[in-house]
Amino acid sequence: MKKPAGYGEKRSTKKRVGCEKKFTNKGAWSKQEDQKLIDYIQKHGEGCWSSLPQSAGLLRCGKSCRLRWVNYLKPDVKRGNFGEDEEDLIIKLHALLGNRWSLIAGRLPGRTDNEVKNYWNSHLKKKLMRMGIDPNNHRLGERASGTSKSFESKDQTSNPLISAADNNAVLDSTCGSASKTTSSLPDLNLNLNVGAPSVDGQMQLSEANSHKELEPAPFTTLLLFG
DNA sequence: AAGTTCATCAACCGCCGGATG
DNA sequence: CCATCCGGCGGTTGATGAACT
Repeated sequence: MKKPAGYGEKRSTKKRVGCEKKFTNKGAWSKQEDQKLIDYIQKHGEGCWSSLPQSAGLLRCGKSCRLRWVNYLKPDVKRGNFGEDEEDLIIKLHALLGNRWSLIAGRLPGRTDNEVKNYWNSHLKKKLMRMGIDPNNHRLGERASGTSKSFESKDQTSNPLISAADNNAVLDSTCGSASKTTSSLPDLNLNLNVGAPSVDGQMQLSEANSHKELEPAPFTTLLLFG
C-alpha cells in the first residue's frame, strides 16, 4: 500500500534521547526542511554531517540529516516497488550475508539499506515462510520462530552453519574477525554470479568475506532461487 | 458506518569502529 | 594507550492507511 505524499507529517515525537537537545526538531521532515537540506548538499556536497544542520539552518541532528538524505532525498534513490529480479537478488544476498543490509543494498543500485531492510521484513520474510523456508537461515522445512517482529537473527547460534562449524569461534569475542570468519564459514566458493547490476556484475568474495562477523550462507534459498 | 487489526515504512535509537588529538 | 568525535549500521518503533469484521 502506497502512502500519499506527505505521509507521516504529523508523526509526533516519542522518547527522544541520542541527538543533542539543541536539535529540537524531530519526527517527519517538512518540505521546507527537505529543501534546505537539498540546497545545502547541492552547494557543498555530502559530508560533515555533524556541522551540516547548523550550516544549513536545520534544527536537526547530523545523523537525522544524513538519514534523510541517504534514504529519501538523494537524487539516485530509486523509489517504488521492487522488481522480481531485485527480490531474488535480495534473498540470495541475504542467504550469503545475513542482515548486512548496507552490503545488500550496495548491490542494488538506487536502493537503500533501510528500504531493503523494510522490504525484507514486510515482504520477503513472509514470502520465504510461505515457501516453507526459514528466513533466518534459509533452510527448507524449518519453522520460523516468533512473529514478524521478533525473529531477526540476533541469535547467531540459530544459524546451523555457525553452530555446527565452531561455536567457540563465534562466541569467543576475543577472536579476530579473520579467524572467526574462516572458522565459521565453509568454503562457499563464492564467485557469486548472481546477476547483480553492480559495476562488475559480480559479488566479490573478498568483499563479502572481509566483512567482520560475516554470517555464513545457508544454501536452501540459493538452490531454490538459483 | 464504526471499530479493530494488519501492513507498511520513515525515522528513531544505541552501538560500534575508525580517525584524530 | 586513552578519550573523544563522527559516520555508519542494524534493530526497533509508531503513525498511518488499508483491509477486515
